[in-house]
Amino acid sequence: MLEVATLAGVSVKTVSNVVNHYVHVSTATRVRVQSALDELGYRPNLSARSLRGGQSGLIALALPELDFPYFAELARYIVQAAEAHGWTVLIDQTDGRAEREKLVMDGIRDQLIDGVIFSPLVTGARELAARRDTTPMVLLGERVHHGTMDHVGIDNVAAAQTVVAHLATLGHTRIAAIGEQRHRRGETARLRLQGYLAGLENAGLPFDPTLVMAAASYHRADGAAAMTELLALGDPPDAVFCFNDMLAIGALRTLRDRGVRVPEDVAVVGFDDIEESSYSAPGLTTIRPDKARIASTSIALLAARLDGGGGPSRDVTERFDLVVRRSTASPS
Amino acid sequence: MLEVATLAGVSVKTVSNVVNHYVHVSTATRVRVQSALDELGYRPNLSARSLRGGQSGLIALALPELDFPYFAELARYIVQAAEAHGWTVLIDQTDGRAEREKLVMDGIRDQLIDGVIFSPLVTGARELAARRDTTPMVLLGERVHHGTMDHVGIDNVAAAQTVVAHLATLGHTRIAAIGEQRHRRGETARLRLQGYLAGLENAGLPFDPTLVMAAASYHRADGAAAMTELLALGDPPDAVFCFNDMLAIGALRTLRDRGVRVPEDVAVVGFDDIEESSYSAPGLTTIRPDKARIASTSIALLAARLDGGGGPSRDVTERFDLVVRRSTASPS
DNA sequence: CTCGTTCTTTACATCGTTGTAAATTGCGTG
DNA sequence: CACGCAATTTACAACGATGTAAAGAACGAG
Repeated sequence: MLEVATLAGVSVKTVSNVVNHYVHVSTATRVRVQSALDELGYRPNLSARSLRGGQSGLIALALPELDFPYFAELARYIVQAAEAHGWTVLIDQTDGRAEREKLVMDGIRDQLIDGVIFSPLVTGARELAARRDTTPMVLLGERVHHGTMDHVGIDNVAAAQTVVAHLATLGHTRIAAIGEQRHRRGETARLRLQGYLAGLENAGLPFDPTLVMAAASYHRADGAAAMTELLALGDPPDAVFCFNDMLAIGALRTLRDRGVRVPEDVAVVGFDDIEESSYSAPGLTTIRPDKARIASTSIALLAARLDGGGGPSRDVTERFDLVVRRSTASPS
Repeated sequence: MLEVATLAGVSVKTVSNVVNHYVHVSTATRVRVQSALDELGYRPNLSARSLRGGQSGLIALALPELDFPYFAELARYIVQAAEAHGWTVLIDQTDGRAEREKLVMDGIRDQLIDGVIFSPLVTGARELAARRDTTPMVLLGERVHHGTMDHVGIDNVAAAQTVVAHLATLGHTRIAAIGEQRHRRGETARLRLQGYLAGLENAGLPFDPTLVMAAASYHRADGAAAMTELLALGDPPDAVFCFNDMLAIGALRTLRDRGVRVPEDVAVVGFDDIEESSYSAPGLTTIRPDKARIASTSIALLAARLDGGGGPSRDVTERFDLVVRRSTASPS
């Protein structure tokens, strides 16, 4: 900036004024400075701006796994929504490891980041409540914390109930569930299981604990393994509700390998509506959370905090839809 | 830092020395300063560090699309490799738009970023050569530019030849290709097509232009559409080489819907080996680039540049493998 | 011609950190 | 007890930008 000032024959502050479109700069000076800027190819130093002004234009998005299609799709929407605010998104992959998530809580890139959108996997209410870092944070996923942070999610219980109601209406009576998690802290599994149970009750169906399969994580391989176990049961299910699409795709794979027909012999439902699910064999019936809205709401909440907004924490529940594809039908 | 210094009764510089593990600090002072640091919960300001020292610990990864599984998987490896260097990765999604890619070339977050790993889609040799920004950059994908920037990729021509050789060995004679791009500048399509042609020639198979289908982009829907057109031919192919796995998965979907058996009636091959391809129906034969090595090499090249390495640009070609799954077999 | 007003431009300090070089302390030696 | 040397600590400046406040310029009115 000093070089530009020298070339234009003005002070650095005047250059700064031109760069920042300050009103009271004579047209003559403005033109002279501008051409000096262009000639030297001036680029502002963001570190300096950030140091001086306190804002960097950077927000962090902390997710468990980038190659988890649901998160990849969500990340895309968030990057787009952030762009509209002139923010750049720094993506942090936690791998669902407690130590990485703790790092996110404590501030990944301290005072370089204006705000954080965080999708916790193992971090619980206690850790969230104990957070000391003051960077504005918006939480995604299940609402584990009823405290000071903003939160965006969907009604998991209602969604799971919707799935079971759909299957029950079609005439299924032995509806299995894949995705229970006994040892993890994640609330997702608990809420979806709760909705599953409520759905059975609403439909007047008995609850059979042997039909609930645990999943160590929510990858395709876990779904395939769980489905194998279900098929080994003396009295196998006629429908399976998988707690996410990846599990369901794994389950479909197992069924295909075993020659079990979907949906004739077993109906399958997923959760998330990743793009892959509309190309699976057969197309997967699933719950579609409104990812675009989840993204834009998260950004809007963060923007409100950054614009000096204090106030109580806000909790937004976005809509979801049941997308019916070929993987569900009445039992034959 | 000033507060810490006051509390510990030393100068700011001594605090800085403790924070940076400078050797010549007496144990007594070190302990005193450390407890002051802990008590006040001191966190260094990265903007200031970056301003002063010139390095931010941030590198950018510019990719076309995050929800493209190949890029999501690659991003994951890169984030992991970067972590080992203590770098945080800032992910920039270009959507393959020229204007976004230009922004990457000109410096996304100027002087805040130590280096860039860039996977261009539409940026050509000319633009790359005209780059003025001096941030170290490593290019991924096809080598469009033979100039000053480091590059990591695989041998696309050889890989495509391998695919065609595999199909020809199985006994296929009418091998189609999906993924040609006439209007885009992307080199990927051109190189893979070149390998396809070379493969046909090696196998002594005639080249039939009607078997080469263009794809506007490389999404599942494009593959499905192209496959539909191929099936409408008077003399349809007995094998299809798709230039990436997403196209192949779309093609599989069309074939399934039309009741065409894979691999009995038509064999299908993809490119990239995304995880989804081992769960498709049937499992997809594909080319597996060594993503982990591409990632670690990119990071290593960047590290070399940042450690003051000038010198000529380096071009690294990583290995690939042909993964044979159920989607290919001898024609029945 | 002087004064007040508005418009432009500028000097200075500051954000938090760290390199440089100088000041201070401590200690062993002659 | 003075001296030299090493260990320890410090003051100062600088990284690049911008808010504050004040200085300088221009202009019309009396």
